[in-house]
Amino acid sequence: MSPDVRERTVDSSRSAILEAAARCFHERGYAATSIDDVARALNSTKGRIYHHFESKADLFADVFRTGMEMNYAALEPLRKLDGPADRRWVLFARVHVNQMIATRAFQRVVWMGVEMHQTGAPTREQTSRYEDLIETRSRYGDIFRELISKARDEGRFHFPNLSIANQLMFMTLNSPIFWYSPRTGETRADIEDLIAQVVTCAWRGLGATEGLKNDA
Amino acid sequence: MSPDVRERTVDSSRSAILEAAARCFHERGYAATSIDDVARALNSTKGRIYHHFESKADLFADVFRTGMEMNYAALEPLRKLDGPADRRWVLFARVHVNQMIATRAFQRVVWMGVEMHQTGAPTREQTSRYEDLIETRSRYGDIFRELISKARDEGRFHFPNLSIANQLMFMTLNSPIFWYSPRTGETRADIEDLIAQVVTCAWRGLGATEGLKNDA
DNA sequence: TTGACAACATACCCGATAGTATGTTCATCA
DNA sequence: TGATGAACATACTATCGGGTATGTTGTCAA
Repeated sequence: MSPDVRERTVDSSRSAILEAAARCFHERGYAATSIDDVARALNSTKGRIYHHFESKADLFADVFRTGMEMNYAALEPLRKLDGPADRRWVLFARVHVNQMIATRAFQRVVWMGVEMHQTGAPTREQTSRYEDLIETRSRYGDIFRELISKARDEGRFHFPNLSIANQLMFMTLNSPIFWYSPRTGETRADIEDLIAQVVTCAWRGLGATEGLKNDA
Repeated sequence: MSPDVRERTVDSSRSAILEAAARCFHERGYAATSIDDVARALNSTKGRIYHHFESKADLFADVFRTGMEMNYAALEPLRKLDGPADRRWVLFARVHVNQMIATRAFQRVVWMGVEMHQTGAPTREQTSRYEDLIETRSRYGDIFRELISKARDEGRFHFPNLSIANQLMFMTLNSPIFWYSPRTGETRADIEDLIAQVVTCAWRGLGATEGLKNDA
């Protein structure tokens, strides 16, 4: 096996572990998920996981990081666009909600990671590296925060408090991670419809005066 | 000690346990909270808790139940009112959001309970009793669901899908359990302002055409 | 061909924790 | 006043799960 093929193999094994871990953390939460659970989900054993990850907290942190990287990557193509902030917001919001649905196990872990940090629960291991993750997540949130702030300045959104409006907006946009679950026979159009409803709800909640058009 | 006084003492001891348990579950989650944690929060020991509750799952279920009873009790005075559904919705929503803030530890446990039921995590003990709790929670949700359905029929709200609208609305109204935390020097007026912003956001999200007035 | 190492599996250790069994104290009541 | 039981505290058990130490297998490089 050539070195690069081996590297791809290692990466794919790591990815498989990350995905299984995301599913397990998603379904049972951090504390209730054992490393053996993740191993079982892989038809494998602990040894494999501890060969790739230092600890349970480390595995969780990597799922967290992977989830956020997916979000940044999805948003990246839109970063260079310009135009009215509220129009850009719509594009960003659609991509974000789509991410919440398409990668919801990872996104739920991101949510849990933020929550655990707020309450101080993540067993305090390597706090510095964890702080980085929180910081990264916070910068992701700022992308939207700045957009709605600008849109308010431009007279397109109307809300009294930026922080609260941002919180409420994210609650709406993130909400599919809690209640969405794929239906049998579900088409891409069904999902697009779902996304549209969520984005419209957030759009209205932000105090947009105009209606939401469905063009790009 | 007379029997009725003793009964009050027992009840107050039970309540103290429930409140401590709510705080602990709120801060660390179900799995990460040990009975010893709850006992420590009470300056007490396990013995006291197991004297009043059969198991950890039973304690959790009782916190769950208590949280919901608080909500029903808070809404009760409004049940007899009538008038346009959207006007009634505002009153209900305000009370609900106030509950989320005032009793957020309990409400967070309610949230966790619903979540755990969805993923099937609550260790499957006495599932029937747990189903009752979920059923009760569901009926509470229906109160709002019927209100917004009626308000839509009356042409006051505008949304394509009732279930999704209900989900999104509850996400907004419940959101303070995730991000609210009391500030030093916070007045009742500050909280009222917070409530107003949350309710307004949900109101707009439901597609209300009119603005929200601040009268009762 | 063989040594080395990656990628696991297996076996084991130990601390944490749910639950139990057994005190202990104090009020009430016969 | 002595017995009884509620309301706890204390001491203990058993299991589960994070982490480690040690095998095992296949691959590659020399």
